[in-house]
Amino acid sequence: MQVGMRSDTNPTLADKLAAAIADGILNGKLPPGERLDEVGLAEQHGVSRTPVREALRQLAMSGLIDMRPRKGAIVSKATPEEIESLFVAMAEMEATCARLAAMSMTPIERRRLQARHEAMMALAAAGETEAYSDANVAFHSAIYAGAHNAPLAEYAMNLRRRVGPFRRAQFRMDGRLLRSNQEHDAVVRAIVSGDAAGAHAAMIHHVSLVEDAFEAFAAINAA
Amino acid sequence: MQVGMRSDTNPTLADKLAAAIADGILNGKLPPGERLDEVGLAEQHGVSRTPVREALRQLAMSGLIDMRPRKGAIVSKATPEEIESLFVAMAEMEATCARLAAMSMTPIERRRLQARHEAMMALAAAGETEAYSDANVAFHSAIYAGAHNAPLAEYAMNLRRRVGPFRRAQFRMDGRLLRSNQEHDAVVRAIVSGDAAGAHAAMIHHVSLVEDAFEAFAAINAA
DNA sequence: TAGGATGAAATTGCATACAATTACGCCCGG
DNA sequence: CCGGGCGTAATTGTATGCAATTTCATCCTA
Repeated sequence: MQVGMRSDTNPTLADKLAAAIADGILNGKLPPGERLDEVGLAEQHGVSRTPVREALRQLAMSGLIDMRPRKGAIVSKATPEEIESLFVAMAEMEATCARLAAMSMTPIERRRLQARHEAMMALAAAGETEAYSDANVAFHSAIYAGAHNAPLAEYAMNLRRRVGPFRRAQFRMDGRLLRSNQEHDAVVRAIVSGDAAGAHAAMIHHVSLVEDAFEAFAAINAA
Repeated sequence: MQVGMRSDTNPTLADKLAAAIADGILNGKLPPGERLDEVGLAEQHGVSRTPVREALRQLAMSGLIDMRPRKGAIVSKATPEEIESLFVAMAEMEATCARLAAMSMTPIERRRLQARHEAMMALAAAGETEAYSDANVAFHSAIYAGAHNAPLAEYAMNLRRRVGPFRRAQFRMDGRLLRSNQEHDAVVRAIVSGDAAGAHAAMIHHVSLVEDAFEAFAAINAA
């Protein structure tokens, strides 16, 4: 579910375009700083500029792109400080969701989270990076949902999308999978046992380490 | 500053329309559930439907209105449960900002927050509801800014806007001003002294009590 | 050669026109 | 009197056209 996305019984072209463009951004086909030409996108998708403009506005509000009047739109390009802020914000949002999840998840949700986590242990041990990455998104989404608070879950998911373009290849690092899984273990234990403060702390710890991985990655790339 | 709002050296019609419509919603001229007719808004503002539609999309992404394809837009109307979620989300966001502010505000920012708080004491004592309300927004905004994290500040402000239509007349209750000010005192003391956990707790307490005021207000209205 | 003025091309912003779906009143049948 | 089908009006979605600003290359000048 997406922030403010129009309910999708009959999605409009603008909605589909927004999804397609967002996909391109998250896939790296549209890297940060890339110019988003209205006529280009329109021709590329075989539509007129009107729905393209509406899609761009949607994406601008989500923070995925930047628009400046009369200057056009680009994929959001952030300074290192802004990227740092995004990671801090995401850590805080995830930690908040984890805290609420520890307080308000149902017993069934807790068991399912535990099962999900255990399944991921096998993936981590087998080094299945891709499958682990997908499962990881689902794992965090389960925690968002467990907070039982739609606005917070939407913000958390939105932030996760926004940092996406800046954290590619995070799991490529040696031992990252196993370490991630160990951190998940602390998070899951706290949530399952209803330890709100512990869940918060464990999640902040976890996401902050992901951030470290990014910093290292950025440093390597800069060299 | 608004989430994703286009930088405003030369704001577009859509941006100005979005601001105008948002203003109408926050002022109560456009109550929750009100239908937002595109041609009506266009004629009312003397523009065509195109910028109106773009403004509506912006507002939809901010959560202030709901759009359903081919069904039109309405001012967001929430169930009591959804309103509760909004208040919880706002409390969490504000508390997170307060926690970060306690950790990262500069000495100057701390002193200014203290001064702001002390000025509000006088307003509360004098029962100047309107001035206090304005100062209250500035007070909370100062804390958002003190978190030194633009994304979180934007989310917090956005949530504050979203709950606006559902918390009108909150300060009308007897003694609410003085109580609010006392709660602010706890928040300010924690932030100024760098007590992150205390700031978080005090802010959650404060915003939760505002929520209680809403609940009471809603109950009275229902009767 | 560097710098700035200039003009055309490209691009965005807005308005208008058309298409398609929905909403609503009306009539008819039961 | 009530409910369902039907047709028209109203409303939204999309395309196209025009105006205005920006951008970029070119040329002129110091």
